[in-house]
Amino acid sequence: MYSTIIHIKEVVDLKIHEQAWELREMTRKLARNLSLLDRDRASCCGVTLAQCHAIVEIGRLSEATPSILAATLRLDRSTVTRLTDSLVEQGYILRAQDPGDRRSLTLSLTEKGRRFFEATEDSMNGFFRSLIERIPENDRKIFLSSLGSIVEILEKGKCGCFDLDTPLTGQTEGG
Amino acid sequence: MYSTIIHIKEVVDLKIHEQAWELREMTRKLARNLSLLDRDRASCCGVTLAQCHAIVEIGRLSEATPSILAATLRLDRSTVTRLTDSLVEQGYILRAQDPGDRRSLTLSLTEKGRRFFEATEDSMNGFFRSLIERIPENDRKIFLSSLGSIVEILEKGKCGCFDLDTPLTGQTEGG
DNA sequence: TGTGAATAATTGTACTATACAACTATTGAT
DNA sequence: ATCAATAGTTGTATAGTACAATTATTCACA
Repeated sequence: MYSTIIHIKEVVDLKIHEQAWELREMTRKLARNLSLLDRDRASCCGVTLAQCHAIVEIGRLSEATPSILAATLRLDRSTVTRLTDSLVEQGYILRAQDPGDRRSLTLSLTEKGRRFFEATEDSMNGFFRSLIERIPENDRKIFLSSLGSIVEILEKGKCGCFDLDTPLTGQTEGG
Repeated sequence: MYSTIIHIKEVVDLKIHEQAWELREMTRKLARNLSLLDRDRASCCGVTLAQCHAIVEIGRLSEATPSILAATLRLDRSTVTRLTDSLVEQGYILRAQDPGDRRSLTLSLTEKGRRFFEATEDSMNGFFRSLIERIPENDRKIFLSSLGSIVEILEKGKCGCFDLDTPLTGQTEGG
């Protein structure tokens, strides 16, 4: 049925097929575990996951407005309104009017918020450090750059709906 | 203030610190993008994300019961009840009584469910294949094994609450 | 063989997370 | 001056989820 050339190609395909499967399973587990970790961490500290993400983003952004935060977290602005409502109420952030544009609000961390932010950053960084330490030093560069290229593809491809008829292959050629 | 030895150590620390940061950021992006991808894919096909996960798990498990599904998806059994309710209603799965144990239910895919499952598997596998193809062939082994060890640590460490006082370092020694 | 603990699933309730549409207030372009 | 664009809020709806209480069944064992 198949020529020898096809046959060889199929062996190669099988290998990459298995690698793709491994990647799929591992990223699935990774995502799930990170989300559980995130949830645990947030719930330990009296804030919800979404609140925690918002605090961290506000802490990182030099100028945060609800709209910028919405774009960064990829949330609807109404969602951000309610999220920041709760954070203001719980004393993590301040919401002040922008004197230059009275439509705009400026979000910033309170002292409590900053403490939370810094503790979270330290804790997360320490945790990821403990993860990277498990990878042999010589492999780290390859690992990180490979992961980086996968993330890059995912970020680029995020626009399109990934439906069953268009399996995305070859859509991310442009640099 | 610091001796030379400490100084050298700090240079090394800085490097690993940066690597840890890269890992943190990339896994964060990875998780977010995968979840967006998942959501798109599910919503394209008229099922919700949770439904999609359930269909895929039922398709993979040879014997599925609500309890097993709950354990696999790490959901509460009540959540699984409602999830399977909707899937039965939409014709993706069958829910039959186990003749051996009348407390138990057996979940299986209908023809429609199986078609969905297979299309999803093919599509996902194709997509991950397109991802793995972007990584130089010689790096794939290192990449996958590194990713594997990180996932392994995450899976092992999932029991404990990751709070701000116990940064998890050195908790995952046992093989 | 009867009883109580364990197990499987469901229902009631509540909450987080989220989006979309409609709205108000403000700014900016012409 | 007016009208489109922008920033944010509110009303409403839904997915996703958990926990506690409940029902039905099985199982261990005395």
